[in-house]
Amino acid sequence: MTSTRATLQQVAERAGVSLASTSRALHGTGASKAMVERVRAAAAELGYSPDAVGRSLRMKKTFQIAFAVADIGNPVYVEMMRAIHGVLAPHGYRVVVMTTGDTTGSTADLVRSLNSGFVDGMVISPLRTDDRLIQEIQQAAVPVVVIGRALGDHGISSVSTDSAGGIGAAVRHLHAIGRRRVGFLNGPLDTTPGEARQRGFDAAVRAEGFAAERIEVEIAGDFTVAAGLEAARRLFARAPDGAGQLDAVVAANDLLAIGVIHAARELGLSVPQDVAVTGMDDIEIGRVFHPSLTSVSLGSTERGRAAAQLMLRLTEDPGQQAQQVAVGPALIVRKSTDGGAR
Amino acid sequence: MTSTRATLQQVAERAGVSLASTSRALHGTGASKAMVERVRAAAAELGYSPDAVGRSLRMKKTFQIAFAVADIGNPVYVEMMRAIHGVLAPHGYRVVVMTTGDTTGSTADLVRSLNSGFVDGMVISPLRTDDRLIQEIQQAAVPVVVIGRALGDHGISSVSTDSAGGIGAAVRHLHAIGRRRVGFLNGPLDTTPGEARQRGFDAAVRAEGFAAERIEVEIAGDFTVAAGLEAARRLFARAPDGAGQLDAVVAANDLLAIGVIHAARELGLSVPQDVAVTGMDDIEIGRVFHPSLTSVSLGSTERGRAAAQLMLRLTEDPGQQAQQVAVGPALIVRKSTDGGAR
DNA sequence: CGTTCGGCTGGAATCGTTTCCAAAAGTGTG
DNA sequence: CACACTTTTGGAAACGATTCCAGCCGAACG
Repeated sequence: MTSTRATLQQVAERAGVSLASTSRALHGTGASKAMVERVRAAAAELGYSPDAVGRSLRMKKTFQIAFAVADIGNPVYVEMMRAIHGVLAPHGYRVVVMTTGDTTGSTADLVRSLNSGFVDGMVISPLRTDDRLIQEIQQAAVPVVVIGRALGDHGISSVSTDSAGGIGAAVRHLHAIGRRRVGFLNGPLDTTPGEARQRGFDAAVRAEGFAAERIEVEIAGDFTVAAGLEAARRLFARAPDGAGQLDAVVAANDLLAIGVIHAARELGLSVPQDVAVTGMDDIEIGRVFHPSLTSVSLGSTERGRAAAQLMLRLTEDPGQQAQQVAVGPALIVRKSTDGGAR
Repeated sequence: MTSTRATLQQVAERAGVSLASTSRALHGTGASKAMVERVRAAAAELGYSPDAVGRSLRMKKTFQIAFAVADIGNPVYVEMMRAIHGVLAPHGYRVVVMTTGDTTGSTADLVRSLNSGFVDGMVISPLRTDDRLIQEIQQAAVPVVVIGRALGDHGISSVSTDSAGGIGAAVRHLHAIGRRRVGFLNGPLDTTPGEARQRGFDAAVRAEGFAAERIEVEIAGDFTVAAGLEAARRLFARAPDGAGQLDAVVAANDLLAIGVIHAARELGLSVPQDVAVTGMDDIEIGRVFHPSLTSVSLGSTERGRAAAQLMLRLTEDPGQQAQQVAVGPALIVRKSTDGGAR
């Protein structure tokens, strides 16, 4: 542990010049060749490095961006974080990770805490979005970018995706490979993704040309593997009402899908032969899972990157208008639905 | 976007009292009942919330702790981060995530950057530890806690585990279930975990009472699934030199183990019947993987928590001596080795 | 040679907070 | 009523940096 860090004042004294000149010399703005050299030398001797806090106070800029999510355990958020970090770090920003509980109230509180000015902006991916949260975002002292729901109507910058359409693609895929008894395992309906995916599913199965022998819907407590396993057991346990056992399950995300596959195995059902399973989010582990997981990619990396770029623009020019970015879904077929014709 | 945030000065004027009194009133220290009430009211009317930067400058404390890892994509680090966050957040600390590349040089640079004083401390889990890094840590301006290697000799606080012993437990387990042709898939040997695990493996197979027909070692490029898959292919491809095909593989971590299982499947080998596989770290996905993964837990959560608690102690009393914590490994047997007698 | 202009430099203000110190106000006792 | 003593209050000084502003100097030009 060194005695104490060197301050600009000390560098100035050592170089025998004024504080102002020292600052300028180190920034290379409007200082003579000789001055720069002299100050650089003094700074090097003292091992000076500028204090981030002092600089932040004066410049009214912290070079920190917050990334807030309900649960950092979800690989989707980790992917987003990597992407965000990848965009921001080269511009000199640090990323502060914040975990909101999954209640909308605590999320709103978190947004409110932005008023204490410890970051220059916040990227947030809330599970639920209510009026209070929207209002807090609108009143926030720093730019906020939302990943999830499109909030352009409220003058909020957001990066959205068409998860409803994505679920539709999954449903059509299953139909195309001949599955007719399809279950849908969704997460809580009062969440943004839960609501959208339900809408997508309902629309798809009601669409023209969709022939079904059986449709079942089950809701998991949250978007985790454990909740998915539990809910999937219930789903499979439903007594076939005349029609046969389900031959396909659409899961609202990959973690739930993994739970579904687990539950299927418990019952001796093989995937994809007996039951085809689709997930959503295209998390990395799905690719190496057995069977590898058919999934609808919502471009987590792309969304994270887009959000970070939006943020960059907003922090550099705070007068900027709110902007919207939409990332399209893409179905990626793998083994969990690719059993050929039965 | 509100016009501009209220400052303490403005609250003071509104309440008609001095700046000093205002500050005291809001902290509840040495202010009269009436004063507190008056100031509170003014603050509420203005929607005042204290500026984190101003406060940091004055108090020489940022209430931020950095967590630095090579790659946040590894679930182990995510688990640690959750644990660290869980300990620190209740004490009012924010967690800043930093990604070092996996080179030791950039890690040292990161530690050096602590001199700019944007955090009160740093928890770091470096893949490699060389002299320069150790030196930077020793000279760092704020407390540093290392998760990984025990560095008590260098006067550095660290949380370590016995991964060598953990590998030993895995090897003994495989031996106990009758496997005699065992492969070891390790990560780079110049990393801290790579070196320790190699040592553990070598010691275990040389131990008294260990009977082997065949031993093979292969090194993956890094600790990821992709690298594991590739290296595992090489491992399995080695021509059996008289002895039969491998019937067990010890992987240096769970991601590599997943790669091994994948490679085995490609060859039509079934796990665990043909090849038993063990991993290390006990990541969450291993529990729901198929087959579920036998793994040596190194207590990621526990280590993260311990590191955070150490950090807490160090920041609150900087004169504190460096401390060491060791977390023991624990073998958790699941299906990937539990095929019964063949 | 005097003037103007441009580039460098140093003094001082500023960002928002906490806290030291001295002064003022209140309290109780002799 | 004076005194000692304890709260309570306000002024001012930090913390470490950037930047406005005015002054200084030398060069160029008429």
